[in-house]
Order: sequence, then C-alpha cells, then structure tokens
Amino acid sequence: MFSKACEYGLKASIYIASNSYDGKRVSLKEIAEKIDSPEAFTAKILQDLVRHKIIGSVKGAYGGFEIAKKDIASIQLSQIVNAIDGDGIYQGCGLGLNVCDENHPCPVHDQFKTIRNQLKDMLENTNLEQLALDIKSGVSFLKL
Amino acid sequence: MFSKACEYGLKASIYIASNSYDGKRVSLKEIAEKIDSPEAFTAKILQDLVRHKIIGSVKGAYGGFEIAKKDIASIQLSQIVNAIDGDGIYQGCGLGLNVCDENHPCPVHDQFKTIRNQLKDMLENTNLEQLALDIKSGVSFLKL
DNA sequence: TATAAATAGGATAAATTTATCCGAAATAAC
DNA sequence: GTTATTTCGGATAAATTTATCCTATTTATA
Repeated sequence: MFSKACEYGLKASIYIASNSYDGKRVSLKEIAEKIDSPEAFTAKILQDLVRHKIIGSVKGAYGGFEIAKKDIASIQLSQIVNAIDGDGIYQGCGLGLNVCDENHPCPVHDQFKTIRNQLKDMLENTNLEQLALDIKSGVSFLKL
Repeated sequence: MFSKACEYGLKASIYIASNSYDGKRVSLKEIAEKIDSPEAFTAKILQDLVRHKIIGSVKGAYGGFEIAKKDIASIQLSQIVNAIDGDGIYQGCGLGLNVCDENHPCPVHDQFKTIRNQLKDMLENTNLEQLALDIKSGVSFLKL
C-alpha cells in the first residue's frame, strides 16, 4: 500500500506526536528504536517531513524532533502520505493509466473509485492526536 | 497500490479475456501493443500467470495466450493480484508491522481494516467477463 | 572557549523492481 | 524435413527504493 519510507514516516510522526503531547522532544536514535526502523534511513525521512513543515527539529545538544502541541490535532495522515509518497494512491488510476476518468475509464475505474475515495477520506480525516493518545494509553503499538 | 507487474498482468488478462470471448488467441506482441506495456517484461508476467493456471498458452506458429471461454466469468481479479503481488495489500498491516491484530493493533488498524476489507471484497467479486465486455463494447479502455 | 550531542546533507552501497536480450523448445504450414 | 512463428527460461542490465557512512553545522553545557 505505502512505501517503506511512508510507513516509517507515519510511525515516526505518531511517536513524535505522542511525546510532544507531554512536551517531550525526542531524538532520531530514540525514534528509530521505538518504531523499529533503520536509523540513517529514518533520518532522511524526518528531514523530508521537516522540509514540509509537518514536524519541527532542533539541532545540537538536547535537540531532536517535535510537533507544536497546538498542531498535533490538525495534522492529518494525508499530509504525511502526500509528503512522502505523493497523492498517487488515492488520485491515480488503479491500473496505472495516464488518463483515466469518467470519459475515458480504465476497466476497473468504477470499482476503484469507491475504495480510493474511502482511503482518501480516511487519510484526510485521521489526525495525529487520536493515534498518539492510543499509543500513550497502550491501546495500540508501533512495533513488535 | 499495485506493482507495475501487477498492473500489466491485470490489463493483459482483461485483453486476453476480451479476445478469448470471441475465440481469438492473442500473441505476446499484440498484447503488449494493446495494453502499452514493455514486451519482454510482459512475457515474464504472462509466464507467471500461465504457471498459476490463470491463463493458458500455446507455443509455436499461430500460438499465443487464451482463456477457456467457460472460465472467463469465474476468474476474479484477486486471483491475478495474488499470483503477482501476493495478498499483502489486503492482508498485511497498513504500517508494515509483522504482528497487527485486534489484540496488538497498530495505530491505524481500525481505520485500515474497513478499507482493506472493501478492497478485498471488490477484488474477490470482480471477474474478467464484466471487464472484458466493457472493453469489447468500447465502454472502457486499456491504454491512452 | 572547548566539548559533547544532535540534526543536515552529500556520497555511496545494497536490495528490489522493472526491463531487455538471446538461445532453446514447440508447433503449424509448406 | 525445413522454415517461420511463437512461448519458455536463463542471464543480464537499468532504474528505483531502501539503507549506510561520513562530514559539516548547530546548540547547550561546563
């Protein structure tokens, strides 16, 4: 569904959010450990999210990654997916046609439209706060 | 969503079905032209589908690929996707966790469950006949 | 100011996916 | 049988994704 990079990006964002909720900034090392991802590769992805202004970073000692508390509830999964994988998953044609719309549909256009729209709705309406709280309370998990 | 290989496999299967419907066997060359795919790569994918007994092939002059007329309506998209990409899309965890179930869910487990199930249902309930007929009648298209 | 800790970013390597090439085997037609 | 056609299958190459390494830069603290 998503690329590895995107999976790491989503997990990292959720982990950062769950800590920023408590005012705690977290380091790359800690993130990679807690979401079970390769550290250097995760660094690239986090840089990308910083450039997209989805998360914030602070260099130097006691630095790390964070999300402004007031922003946590307004960051939707779609923003993260878009930044890393683009919008192909819920915009593009299911069979990879360059042109695929009502006037010139691919064979599975109608069947996919429903699913793509639901995926889109879900990603656009799920924010980091809900997910971060579930991690904090032990309802859901980022690894194992 | 799907790999390139899977997209080619789906399009090729639909094209073969639409011709087998008229009792016409089609060559790799013709398939690749009509679905706008790289010929040699498409050959590999078709071989795979033959090994999975989803389509049939005949070697030699006047040979090519075909699907027994009686089978067209009973081949579901899920069989093709499974043969090429496996069942990861609608079985695996949205965030790539090895273990992700009701007892140990990832943060987006519930949100994805709905979409994955719908994708699964759609793929398991869409067969080649419907799609082949739309191609034949010019309602849908395999390229452009 | 020196030091340690941490992100930023470029270069490179490994792995996977996508794609091409070529000879072998099979088959129909002559 | 010979030839032309066509799938099969192995080897290889190109492109993309995933992953690692190393140096530069920034920042808090002593």
